[in-house]
Amino acid sequence: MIRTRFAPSPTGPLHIGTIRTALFPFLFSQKNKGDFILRIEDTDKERSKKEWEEELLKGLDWLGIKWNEGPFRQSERNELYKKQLEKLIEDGHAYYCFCSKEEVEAQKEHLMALGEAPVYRGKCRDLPKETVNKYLKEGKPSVIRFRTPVNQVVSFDDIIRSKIDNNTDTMGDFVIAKDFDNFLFNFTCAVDDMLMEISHVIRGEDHIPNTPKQILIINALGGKEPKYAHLPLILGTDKKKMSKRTGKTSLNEYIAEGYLPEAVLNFIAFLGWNPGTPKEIYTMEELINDFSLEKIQKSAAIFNIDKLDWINGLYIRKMPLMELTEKCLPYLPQKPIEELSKIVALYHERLKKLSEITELTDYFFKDKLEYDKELLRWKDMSDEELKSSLEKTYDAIDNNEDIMELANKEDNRGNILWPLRVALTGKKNSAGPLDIINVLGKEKTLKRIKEAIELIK
RNA sequence: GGCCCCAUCGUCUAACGGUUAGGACACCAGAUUUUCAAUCUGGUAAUCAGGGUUCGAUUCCCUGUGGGGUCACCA
Repeated sequence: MIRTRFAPSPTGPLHIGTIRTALFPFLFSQKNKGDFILRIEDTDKERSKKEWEEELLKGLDWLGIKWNEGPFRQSERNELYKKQLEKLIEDGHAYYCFCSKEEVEAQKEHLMALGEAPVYRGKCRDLPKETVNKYLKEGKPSVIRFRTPVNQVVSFDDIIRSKIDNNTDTMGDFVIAKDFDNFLFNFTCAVDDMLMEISHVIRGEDHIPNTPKQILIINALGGKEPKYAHLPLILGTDKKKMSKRTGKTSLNEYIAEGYLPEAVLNFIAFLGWNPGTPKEIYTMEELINDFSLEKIQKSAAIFNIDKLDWINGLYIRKMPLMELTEKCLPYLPQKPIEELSKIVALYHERLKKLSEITELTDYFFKDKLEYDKELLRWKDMSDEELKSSLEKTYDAIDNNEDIMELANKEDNRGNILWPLRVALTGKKNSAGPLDIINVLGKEKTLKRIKEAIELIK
């Protein structure tokens, strides 16, 4: 039975990279008709916030990533961890450490200076039982460390990267709990993966150094270790871990800008994975169908917003007009949807992100347009020619004549169409003037042409 | 610094050890347009370096270089 999990910690906005570490195990579990478990890793009481958890859940829902077990919260599982920790201490796999933070810190710096691995070299590792009990009775501050075996190689077969070896001497005796109410990541994660019988741990590459530690814990507890697959990282354009400096990092920002869930999903899936065929526009269903861990890339991928924009535009163009209009509602003034859909239709093919609709169509909702007179001029028209062009257009529209016919009489249709378009929109770029007139209505059209003529004088 | 991971066009990537190293985005040019998009056609552009192994390396091995990750009483 395939059982995967997504184990985020609710300590900040939902990161775009985090989404992929949710998506891949999800796809893998669905492909194999397995379970997908959501586990909230909120053992850090200081940093974990309910609001971040809510954002997380909302984000997954927006993307269509569904779990069938959970959400489990580690903060609600203390009893389970307590039991396992007691077992470790009893079996001698963990011990109390009474060293002060300063002491440990100083030792690490010293080792660093020597060019050695800066790890804890258990001073308290072999404290006699009586001493431990005495210190505990005195209430001397302590933490609980894992007794890492000395000079042993821990290896695991990463599904994406093949065999990875680690010497235990590079890990030292790491802390697994502050006390019996406060457990630390490597411990809770290992215990839960074991207890929840996770078959495949699929997570970011940044966890590779944690994996041997967690394997050690699972082994000490007598559990069966899962298979591991470490995903390549998503980098910013500066080839560093994505940060705010090089672009938007949180999903909410992308939602706000008007990216569609289908597009984000499609794009994220193809960062570090591909089906091995030229097809690259995929629905969730198709992704599930074609997904395989073997096709995952080893190297990190740079987040390329241009491609996202292209995919998003593609999905917008494929979308029925009414659906698109509804999605655009937050970016437009409150008007009847029938009216708005006519406006949106003009930009259906030009839109890359929903938020762009605001600026693109603002001239429909203004009483008076503000623009530079020079914008009206087509090529090297004189003021006279420009004025005459607009006046001819005005009369034609007033008499319900065909504008295209009028424009065709010119040696260059731009003589008529360009000034008209600018008069109606006040913009350098826009949809076609004839289409705009249809939506704008005769009265407003004439008013705007008149205003343009006055601008020339 | 120690340990670990990685390396094909600018970017995402394809290529049983044998291909004119393919595709997509971006970019450039042309067609179409009044403009901008959209669309269609074409183009520029890559195997990090040096050694091996081999009849033949993008592909396998080693070294170097470069990039990244990680070394918390965070996750």
